[in-house]
Amino acid sequence: MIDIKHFLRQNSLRPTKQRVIIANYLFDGVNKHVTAETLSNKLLKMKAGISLATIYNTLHDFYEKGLLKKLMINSERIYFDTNTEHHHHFYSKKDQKLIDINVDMKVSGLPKPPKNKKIKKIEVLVHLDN
Amino acid sequence: MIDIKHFLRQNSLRPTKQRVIIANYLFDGVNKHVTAETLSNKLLKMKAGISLATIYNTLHDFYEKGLLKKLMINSERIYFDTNTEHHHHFYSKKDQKLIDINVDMKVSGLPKPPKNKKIKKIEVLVHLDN
DNA sequence: TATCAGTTTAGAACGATTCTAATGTATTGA
DNA sequence: TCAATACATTAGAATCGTTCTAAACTGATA
Repeated sequence: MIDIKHFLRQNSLRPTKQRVIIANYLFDGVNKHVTAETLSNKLLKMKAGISLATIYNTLHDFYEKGLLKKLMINSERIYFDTNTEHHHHFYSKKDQKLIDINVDMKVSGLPKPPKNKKIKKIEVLVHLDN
Repeated sequence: MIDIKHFLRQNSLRPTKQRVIIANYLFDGVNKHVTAETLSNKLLKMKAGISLATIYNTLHDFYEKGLLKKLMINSERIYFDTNTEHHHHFYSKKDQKLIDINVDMKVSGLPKPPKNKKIKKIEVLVHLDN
């Protein structure tokens, strides 16, 4: 618990009760993909009475500090990824589930970007069938 | 115009006035990326008095018939692509603009999909910086 | 040309997210 | 230690893209 408080302070975030609970869950060593909704459900099960507004605020705050990555997979909701390293994903629409691809992949045959633009990052999303 | 009517009929779509106008614009030979909003703006400029509801309906109908591809780029809106071939994109968040990548690209080093799942398609999105 | 299934429409409803402004709490410095 | 204050949390309202509803309209057909 003290670790998490330090961790939050190191990232210029006040270790409030709510942030400590959420950070403890998110940064427990197991990479996770959460939405505001799935996180809210998890917290309800843990009987942490944290309002939806705080969940949104906290995800946003953690994102701002670079502790989470935002994933734009579909237009229905925003996914946050605790794995902030550059990596790719499998996505099963049916299961509404993302799986990290942590191995190095190479994209070859990429054309030049348009004039005056540079490539920021390449994102590969592998859609699964079933 | 008669072409478009045939085209719609061939795709089991009644060639109503609104659909003809929208199809004429979308399928004029130049590939396009539209959202309900950008299409609506374009139609307003053309003084075609087509309601937003019809724009949504029509995009959806065309999509159902395989005339458009849906692109999930961000959580703000749904993009439709008149290029229904398998291809990839450059994306400039700043310009809110998509550019087709029509050359063949290869992704190497892809791990096996999880058990009992197969790969449906691989989508590469190249984020541009400026 | 009457019929009717399919289409369009305005506006209501919806759902994820953000905002508001009132209340609560961690931090600080005396 | 405590008061002051800057920052956080919260319920509920607002927002915004999209979908739904149900009434009016229109293309196809016989």
